[in-house]
Order: sequence, then structure tokens, then C-alpha cells
Amino acid sequence: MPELPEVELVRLALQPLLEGARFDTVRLNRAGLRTPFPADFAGRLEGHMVRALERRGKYLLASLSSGETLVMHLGMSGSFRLNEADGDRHDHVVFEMSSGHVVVFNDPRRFGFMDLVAAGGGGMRGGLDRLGPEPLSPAFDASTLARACRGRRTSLKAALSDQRVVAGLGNIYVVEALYRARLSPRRRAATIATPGGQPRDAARRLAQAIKQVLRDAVARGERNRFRVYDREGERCLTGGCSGVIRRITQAGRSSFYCPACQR
DNA sequence: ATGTCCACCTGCTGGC
DNA sequence: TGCCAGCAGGTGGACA
Repeated sequence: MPELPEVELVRLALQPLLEGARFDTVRLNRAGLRTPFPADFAGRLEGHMVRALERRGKYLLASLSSGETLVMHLGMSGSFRLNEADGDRHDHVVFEMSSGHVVVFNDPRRFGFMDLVAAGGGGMRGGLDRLGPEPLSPAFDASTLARACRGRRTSLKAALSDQRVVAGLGNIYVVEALYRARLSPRRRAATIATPGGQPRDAARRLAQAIKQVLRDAVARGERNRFRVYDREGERCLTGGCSGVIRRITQAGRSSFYCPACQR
């Protein structure tokens, strides 16, 4: 399911159940997800308290009283069910908390993963440390975006999908942000910056659009209607534009855009 | 280094 | 009704 807004909503739902509670029992219904669970996974959780549940990009981070951090990623199809018994064949992990709450992790495709890392999250394979800025933080703006795109010959779609450029966007919100910024997903990333890496107007529009689509999605609280995603053949919703939404494939993924107003 | 492609896995949909 | 190709919101590794 999840891009940044959905992960943030999951975090908000889990936070009151986990923070301040200990793991009483951790049940693993299989050996791993995308990667094997770390050695003695249950043993390193049980008895320890969750001090805080935070989010970084699409990752959930539970800092523990043991000093370790539980890193969780939902992949494409991961979700948590709260206070229900497990039983589905894709219920892979069960947390029974000292608060009495039960948290079940379900993930049919098993692209998600869980790991335990030293506090801070360094040392995780792949690495949280390689993530770009949080798009909703002040540290992310037209300047940081322009610098990250400077000289890149790849498309804006590919650049924004790269978690090193900005953390948390996925296929849908990349497409939505480009639509709101009136920028084509096929446009070269480098063109939003000057050769010196200074932001052009397109970079300002794009940084603002990214923040806007993410904030709106979190505020709405559910994944409902998109303005351009999955609307191939339908009319463009931008005021004054009579274009028709087109679908193209980039890097094996669908992009949707209006050829009339997105340049 | 940079950019592109593919595999990982299951479930659902639409066309025949 | 059944079957099957194609597609799905992510990531990392292999390759040019």
C-alpha cells in the first residue's frame, strides 16, 4: 500500500498502542519477509519497551529501551491489524504488548521487512542513512531539490522516485506532485536547476507541490481520489485546461499526466 | 558514477 | 464459468 502519507497514518494508529508498552510476546509465523528476520528477533524484543515510534520516509522506527531500533517497512502490501487474532495465512508477525494490545503484521507479497539495528538506524543494509530529506521538513525546499536534480539526465519521474533525492514519495505521489506542479514526468530532472544548482521556478513549484500533496493526503486520512493517478482517458482537472490524461510507462511503472498542461 | 532493467511474491481484474 | 495475461502503492542488485 504505502507511501509516506499511508505510513504516517499507520504510525499515528500504532503510536498509542506501542509507546510506553513492552513486548510481552513476539510470534513469528515464518522465517522472514523480503529478508530473513535478524538473529533472535523475538528474544531481542521481548521484555523491552518502545520509547518512541517515529517515521523516516516510508520506514517506521521503534526505538527500544534495549538501545536497539526496530525498523519496519511495509513494502507494497504490508499492513497492521490492531487487537484482532491472527489467522490469515499472511499474518507473519504478532506483537503482544504489555498494554494488552495485539498488533498483527500482514503482508501477502512479503516485500516488507523488519530488522533490528543499533540506535539511529545506521548499519541497516541499504541504509536509512542514504535517505534524502524529509519532504515535509523545512530542510526540504526548492534549493535542496534543485541541488539533488542538478546534472541528472534521468526523468523527473525517476528522480523523485529515488529515495536519495527525497524520502517517502512513491509512484502515486510522484505523479500527483508533478501534475500539481505542471511538470511532465518525462522532463529531464536537470532542467529544474540552473547549471550552478540554483532552483528555477519549476523547482519551487515542484517542492511546494510535493509538500501539498503529502500534507493533503495525511490530512484527508484515507487514500481516496487522486487528481491524475489512474485517470487515463479522463479530462484534466486543472482549471482552464481541456487536456486528456495519458498513461505512459517509465521504468516499468505507470505514469499519468496531462500532455496539455504539464511541461 | 549514472541510468535502466529485473527479480522478489501474491492477489485481483479484465478479456477471451 | 474458467483460465490467463497483465498489473499493483517498493526496493536493491545486476548490468550497460
